[in-house]
Amino acid sequence: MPEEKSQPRQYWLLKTEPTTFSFDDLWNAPKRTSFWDGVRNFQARNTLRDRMKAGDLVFIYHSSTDPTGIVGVAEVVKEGYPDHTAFDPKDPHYDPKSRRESPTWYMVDVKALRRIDPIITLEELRQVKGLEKMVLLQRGSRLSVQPVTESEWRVIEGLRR
DNA sequence: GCCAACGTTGGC
DNA sequence: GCCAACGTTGGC
Repeated sequence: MPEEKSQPRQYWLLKTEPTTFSFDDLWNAPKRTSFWDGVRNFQARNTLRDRMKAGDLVFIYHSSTDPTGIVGVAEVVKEGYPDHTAFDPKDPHYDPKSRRESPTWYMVDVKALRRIDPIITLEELRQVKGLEKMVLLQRGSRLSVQPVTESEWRVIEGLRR
């Protein structure tokens, strides 16, 4: 068997509205693992499908709540595969243009690793040196699946040590 | 609830 | 291929 090529661990941030699916929901899921469905943006789709790899680490971010912020850390445990909720007419994320034989939308599985307590609010993040270029903090940024650089990851983790 | 910013759609 | 109209996101 050819040996698997290991690449450096990458870092990401996933946004979710906690009224829809919260970090606690992930924490309470079987094996603390769930698929991350419902992403309907092409740039985010490309990241889910092509770039996120098993073992990558993920910040979970709660949006549209008070306060918004990073609430936990998770790990990618299954790489991109078709988002079946797009095939289901009863699902709120149903997309008739996505066919089983050529899916438009993809998802990954993530596993909750630990809570961040207290949460790191958006307001706090805006004040931290070294995060000025973070995608989350850019004006008008609304990507729900976004990259985090290694240095940004270290800076943010350092806030709760 | 408001609305700025952004992504997508579709007429031309 | 342009771009106006529309729908959505998400902080405030």
